[in-house]
Amino acid sequence: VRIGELAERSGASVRALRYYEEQGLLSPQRTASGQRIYDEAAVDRVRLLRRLYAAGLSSSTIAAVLPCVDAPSAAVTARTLTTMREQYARIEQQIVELMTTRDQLAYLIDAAAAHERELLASA
Amino acid sequence: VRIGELAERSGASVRALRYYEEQGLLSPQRTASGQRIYDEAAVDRVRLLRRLYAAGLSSSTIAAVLPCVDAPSAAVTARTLTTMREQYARIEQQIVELMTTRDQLAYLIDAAAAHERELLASA
DNA sequence: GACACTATGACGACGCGTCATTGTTC
DNA sequence: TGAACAATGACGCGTCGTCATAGTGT
Repeated sequence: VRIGELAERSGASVRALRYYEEQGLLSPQRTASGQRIYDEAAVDRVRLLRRLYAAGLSSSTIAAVLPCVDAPSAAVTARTLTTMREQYARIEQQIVELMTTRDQLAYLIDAAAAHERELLASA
Repeated sequence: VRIGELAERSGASVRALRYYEEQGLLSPQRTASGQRIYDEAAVDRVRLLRRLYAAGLSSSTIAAVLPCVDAPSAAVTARTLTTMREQYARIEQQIVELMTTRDQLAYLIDAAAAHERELLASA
């Protein structure tokens, strides 16, 4: 599959796909003229990359974790294991903070909506 | 309070505080010589700003929402209310995705840890 | 040969970190 | 009179968006 189709199917932009490759996270084949050719597995791979980016991991951290995804039973160093555990803890913390923010926002919305109903009632 | 103390108490960096001001989210007084002077309320204000940034809101979106925080019963436009509801939905979605990523990471960690135990056992 | 797709390169945006330089406070 | 703090300005970073320009596929 070519870059445009992969973009559509994975949810990433064409620009992002080229960037991921630049970061060593994707290694497509090339046609004779230089166009990138991806295999089917690239779709899931890119979705994973996007999830990890969205969770706040950097390109280099993702690069460090990927071998563990590709070969779970291979050379996963203790260092990588530590990194993954750190990220896990960070994400959990992030979830808690997001829930707090969400609740605070809900409170603001309720207050504003109540005020709007008052305005309507007085009209 | 001066900028250094506010930074320490709010968790933001001095650089970030100046940036927030640049974005119109903070309006400290100034001494005759030009130093920024914040009131006590600025501490909570900055903590709120940081939570909103961490939840993925942009400076301009935060600026749009702030009046609603400062004067809940005042000029909260329908437009602002819509923005807040959009952000609420986005954050909820983000929480779900983070939980998925967290679980996926946990799975990887377990697999890698299991493999490590095998190595130890065979030694 | 037209038209969509792709390639590379460069610049821009956002939310700051960081450094250099100069002035302020105590 | 130091020593810590603050001010402004500028550049850098990561993750792309966006545009320009040129080649490719059908």
